[in-house]
Amino acid sequence: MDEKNRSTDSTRQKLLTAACEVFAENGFKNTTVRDICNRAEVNVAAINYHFGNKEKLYEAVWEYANNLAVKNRGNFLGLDGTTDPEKKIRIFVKTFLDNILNQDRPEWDFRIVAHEMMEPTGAFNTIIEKMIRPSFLFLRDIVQELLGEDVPSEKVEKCTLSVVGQCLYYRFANPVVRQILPEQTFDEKGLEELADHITEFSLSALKQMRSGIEDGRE
Amino acid sequence: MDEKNRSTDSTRQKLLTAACEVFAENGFKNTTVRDICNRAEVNVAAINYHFGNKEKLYEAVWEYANNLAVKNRGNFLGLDGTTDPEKKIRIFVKTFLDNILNQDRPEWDFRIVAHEMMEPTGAFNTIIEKMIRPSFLFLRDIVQELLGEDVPSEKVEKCTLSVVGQCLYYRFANPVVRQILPEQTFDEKGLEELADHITEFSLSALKQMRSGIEDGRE
Amino acid sequence: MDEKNRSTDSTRQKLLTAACEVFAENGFKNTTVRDICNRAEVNVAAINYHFGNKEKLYEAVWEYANNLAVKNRGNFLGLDGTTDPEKKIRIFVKTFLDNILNQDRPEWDFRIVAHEMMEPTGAFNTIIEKMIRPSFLFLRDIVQELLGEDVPSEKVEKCTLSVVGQCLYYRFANPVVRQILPEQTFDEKGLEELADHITEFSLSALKQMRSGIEDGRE
Amino acid sequence: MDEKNRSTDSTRQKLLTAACEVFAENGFKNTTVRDICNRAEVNVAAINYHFGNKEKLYEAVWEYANNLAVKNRGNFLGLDGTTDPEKKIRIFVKTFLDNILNQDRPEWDFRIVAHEMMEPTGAFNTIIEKMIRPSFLFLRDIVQELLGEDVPSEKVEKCTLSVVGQCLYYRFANPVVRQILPEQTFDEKGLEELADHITEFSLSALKQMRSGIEDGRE
DNA sequence: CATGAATGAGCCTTCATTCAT
DNA sequence: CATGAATGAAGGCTCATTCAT
Repeated sequence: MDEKNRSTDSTRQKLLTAACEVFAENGFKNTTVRDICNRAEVNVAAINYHFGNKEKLYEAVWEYANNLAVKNRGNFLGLDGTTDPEKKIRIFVKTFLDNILNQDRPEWDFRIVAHEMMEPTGAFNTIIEKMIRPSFLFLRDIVQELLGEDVPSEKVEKCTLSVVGQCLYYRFANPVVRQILPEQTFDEKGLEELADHITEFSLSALKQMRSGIEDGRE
Repeated sequence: MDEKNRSTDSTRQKLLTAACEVFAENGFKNTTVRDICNRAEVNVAAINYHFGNKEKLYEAVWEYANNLAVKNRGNFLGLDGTTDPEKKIRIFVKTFLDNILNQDRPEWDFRIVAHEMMEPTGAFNTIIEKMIRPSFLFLRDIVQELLGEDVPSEKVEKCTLSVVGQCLYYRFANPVVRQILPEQTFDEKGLEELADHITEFSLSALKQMRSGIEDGRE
Repeated sequence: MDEKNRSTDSTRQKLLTAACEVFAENGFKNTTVRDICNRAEVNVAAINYHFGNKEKLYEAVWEYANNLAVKNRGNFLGLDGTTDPEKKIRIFVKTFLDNILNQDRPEWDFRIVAHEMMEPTGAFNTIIEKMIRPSFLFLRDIVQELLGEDVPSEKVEKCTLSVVGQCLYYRFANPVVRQILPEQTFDEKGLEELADHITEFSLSALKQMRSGIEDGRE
Repeated sequence: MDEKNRSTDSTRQKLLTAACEVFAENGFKNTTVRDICNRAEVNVAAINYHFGNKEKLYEAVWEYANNLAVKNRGNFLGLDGTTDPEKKIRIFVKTFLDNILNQDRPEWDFRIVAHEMMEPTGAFNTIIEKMIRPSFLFLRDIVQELLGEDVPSEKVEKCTLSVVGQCLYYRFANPVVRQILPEQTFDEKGLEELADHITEFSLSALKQMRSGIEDGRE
C-alpha cells in the first residue's frame, strides 16, 4: 500500500506540477487537459481519476500555490524587528521583486494570480486572504513606522499600495517594460537596480511626506 | 446612400462594439463568435462577411481601441506648455486614472490590453507603439522637468514607471484593492482622492530625489 | 424592352458561360456560386434571379452543352457518303479527338459529361440520347461497312466501342497519359499522330477480323 | 491484447471501409465525415482520433487501395513466362476487366481513382506510380512480344494504351454502355464475352500491324 | 433588374469526459 | 490504478439562398 500510494502520489504530483506550469502559461480556458497530461507524461484519464475534472484540478493548483506562498512569505517575515525600517523596506522590495520576477524560479504562482484577476473562476477570496493580505500587512507596518504613528491609516495604506504598485508594474506590464526599457534586465543585477530605485523613490516620498506632515502639525 | 451606409455601418458597428466588450471580458480564446453575435444580435455569418474571421475581427477591435486611445490622450496632451510641471503631473495622473478606472466609460480598452499581456495573440507591438509609448513619453518629459535636466535618462524613465505603476495597480489589482481597501471607491470622488495621493507621493519622491541629487552635486 | 432583354441576356449569358467553365473544372459540389459569379463579374444574387438556384443553373448548362454538341456533330456528319470508310473512320477519330482534347477550344462540355458520370445529378439520359448516341450510330455504320454486312450487330457495336474507347482514354485518363507518356503532346501535331495511331490500330483490327470472318465462312 | 487489438482494429477498420465506399461514391469534397461515421456506425470524433482529420483519412484510403491493388495485380503477374503472349494478353484483359467491373467485388478502388482524375486533391503521382504504371509495364511487355522487338517504343506504348482504353471504356462510360448496349451484362459471362472481344480486336490489330511492319521492312 | 448585406444550415475539428479492459 | 479508445457537445467557418433597397 505504501508503494501503491507512492506511485499514486507520484502521478498526482506530476500532474499537479505540470498543471501549475501550463495553467500559468495559458490561463484556464486556453489550457487543454491533454497539454497538461503530455507535460506530465501521464494518461488523459488520470486527471479525472485523481482530481475529478479540469476545474477541480485548477482548484488543487490554487491550493498548492497557497502553500508555496506561505513558505515564501517566510523569507521576509523572518526579519521582523531585526532591522531599521529603511533596511526592511529595501528587503521587502527586493524579496517581492524576486518572488514575482526572478527568472530562476518558476514564476507560475504569480502568473496564475494574474490570470485569476482577469478571468475570475471563483476561489479568489482565499487567494487574497492567504497570499496577499499577509504581505500587505507586513509592508503596511513598515510604512507606518516610516510615516510616523499619527498618520491616518488610509494614507498609510495608500502609500503601501504605492510601493507595491511600483513593484507589480514590472510583473503585470512586463512585456511593455521590455519594449519600452529594453536595457532593463531581470537577472540578479537588474533586480538589484530595480529594488534600489523603488526603495529610493519610495523612501524619498515617505520621508518628504513625513516632514510635510510634521511641518503642517507644528 | 446615407440610409444604406447607416444600416450597413450599424451591423458592422454593433459587431465591433459587442466584440470589444466580449473580448475584453474573456480574452481572445475564451470568446466565442457566437457570444459576440448574440450580444450584437446579428447572425454568426456576419462576422465572416464583415471582418473575414474571428482573428481579423480581433484586429479590428485593436484598431478601434487605438483610435479611442488617441482621442483620450488628447485630453491631457492639450495642456502642453500651459501649466507648471506639478499641475501637469496632477492632470496626467487624474486623466490616466479616469481612462483606466472611471466607471462611467466602458473600460474594455484597458482590459483587452491586460488580456493581451497575459495571453499574447500577436499584434502586440502595435499596441505598445500606438497606445502606450506616446503616454509614456508625455509623462517622461514632465518627470524630466521635475527632476532637472542633468539626471540620467534611466533614472527619469524608472521614475516615470514608478508613477505609472502606482496608477495601474488600481486597475490590474482592482479586485485586490476592493477587498483590502473596501472603503476606497472608484467614483469621481474616489478617483480624485486617488489622484491626490499618487500625485503627492510622486511629487514628494521627485522633489526629495532632486534635492538629494543637487546636494550631491554641490 | 429590346434593350432590357439584351442587357438581361448579357448577364444571363455571362453567368452561363462562366458556369460552364467552372462546373467543368470542379464538378457540381466543388463549385461555389461565388466562384461562378466572380468569373462572370456579376452579383451573387443574379444566379437566383436568372436561374432560380444553383441546381437549375447546372441544368441550364446541360441544355447549353446539348445545343453546342448538336452543332459540333455536324462537323463529321456532313461527310456522309462522300468518302470511303477508311477515310471516314480517320476523319471521325480526328474530329472526335479534337472535340475532347484540343487545347484551343474550351473543353468544358466533355469534362462536364465526365463529372456527370461520376456523380449523376439526374438529367443523364438526355445527354446520352442527344449527345452520344448520334455519334455512336454514325461510327457504327462506318464500322459495319468495314466489317461487312453479315457480321452480327453485337460484334459491330463492340468494335465501335473499341474505337471510341481508344479515343476517350486520352480524355478520361489524361493525367495518367501525361505521366506515363510524357512525350505525348495534345497540340495539333500530337492529335494528328494520335489519330493516325488509333486509325491504324482500328483498321488493322477490323481488316484482320473481316478476313478471319470471311475465311471462316468459306 | 488480442481482444483489444481486434476491437481497436475493428473501429479503425470500419472507418476505413466506410471511407472507401463513401469517398468512391462521392469524391473527396462531396463526402462529409458524418456520412462516413454514420456508415461506420462510430462517433464523428473517431476520425480525428484514428486518422487525424478528413484529409489523412483520405490518404489512408489510398494506401489501402494501393495494397489491394498490389494483391490484385498478383493475379496476372503470377503467370510470367508460363504462357504464350496471346494467352497472356487474354488473361490480362480478363483480369483487368474483373478488377474494374466485376460486380462481386466492391468497386470503390477504381471509382476513387476516377474521382481523383476529375478533381485532383494532390497525392496523385503516388497512385500512378504505385497502382497504374506497374500494370502498364506488364502489358507493354506482352505487346512488345506480339509486335516484335524492333518496333519503336512509342508505337508499342500507344498500342498498349489502345488495349487498356478499350477495357477502361466500360468502366468510365459504364452508364453510357448500359444505355447504348442494354443487352451487355457485367456478370461473369458478360465479362468473358467482353474479354474475348477485346482480345480478338487487339490481337487482330497487333498481328496485322506486325505483318505490315515486316512487309515494309522486307 | 442589380446589388450589398443578412441569414441559417451544415461542415470539419477540438476538447473534456467516460468507458472497458 | 493506468491506459487507449470512444463519445457528444461546442466552436469557427463556408455556402447557397434571401432580403431590402
